[in-house]
Amino acid sequence: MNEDKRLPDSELEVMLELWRHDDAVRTSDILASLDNGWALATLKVLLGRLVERGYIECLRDGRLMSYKAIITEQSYCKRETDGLLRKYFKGSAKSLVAALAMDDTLTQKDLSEISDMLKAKEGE
Amino acid sequence: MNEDKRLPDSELEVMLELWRHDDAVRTSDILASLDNGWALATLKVLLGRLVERGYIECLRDGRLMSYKAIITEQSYCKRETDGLLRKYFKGSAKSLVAALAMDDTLTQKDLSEISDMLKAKEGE
DNA sequence: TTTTTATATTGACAAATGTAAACATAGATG
DNA sequence: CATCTATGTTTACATTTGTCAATATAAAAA
Repeated sequence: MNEDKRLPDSELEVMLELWRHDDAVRTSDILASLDNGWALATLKVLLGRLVERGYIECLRDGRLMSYKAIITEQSYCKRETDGLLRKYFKGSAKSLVAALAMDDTLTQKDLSEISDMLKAKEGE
Repeated sequence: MNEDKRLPDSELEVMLELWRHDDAVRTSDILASLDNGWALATLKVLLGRLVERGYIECLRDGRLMSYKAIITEQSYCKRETDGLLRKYFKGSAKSLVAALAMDDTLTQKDLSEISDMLKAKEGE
């Protein structure tokens, strides 16, 4: 059904907006939220392409329409994360985290917080 | 000079191969290593595009040529990682790591090892 | 009900990407 | 030397992506 290829940037922008809502969103609201200079027609084309790809569905409400994500952010995000891991870190999450730590994107404090969180999860 | 846009998949494949070497690599060696079904001409076109983008340089050795990365894997990888962080984790590395931990891509053991590594770094 | 205003739909087109055939040529081989 | 072979170079073309203008229409406003 849906492919595992990465979305083009413009379509991803639309998805990111849809993912901010649980319910379906009106075309005009999407356009307003994105607030990049897109013409309405541009957005509609992208929405159409996303429907074709099976990423979103289109709901009619009279003559207006709204759109709702089918592919979850979670799953797409995981695909992207795994891809990054595979490509640049030989698939090792540890390497990625180490890199983040080395360039101070991630602090010691962050790490210990996560560690605590993990312990809590184990204990559950 | 060079843009901060992501490379197309095909060109990235070539870069990933070049990054595996410190020195310049012969066209034929690249082709052999990639070992996807590309025609030589295909590879050459991609190499040409990468040269234009300023990602690699072309060295002549007689009539043969070899190519060498100019943009480092480090810098490109950082761009990509930051992009992922920004797009799916509100820029928070901690969120990313938490997600990795939650889906067991990252273990408690990994975390403590990284933590140790960090402490060592601080002490230096 | 006439006009205006949103929205939707379609067709178009340039640029980027993926992929290779065709042609040219310098070395290797017979 | 004549031919073969690997490599380089050029041109080409289908597809995908980015972006709209133009057009049609329903709903709202005058």
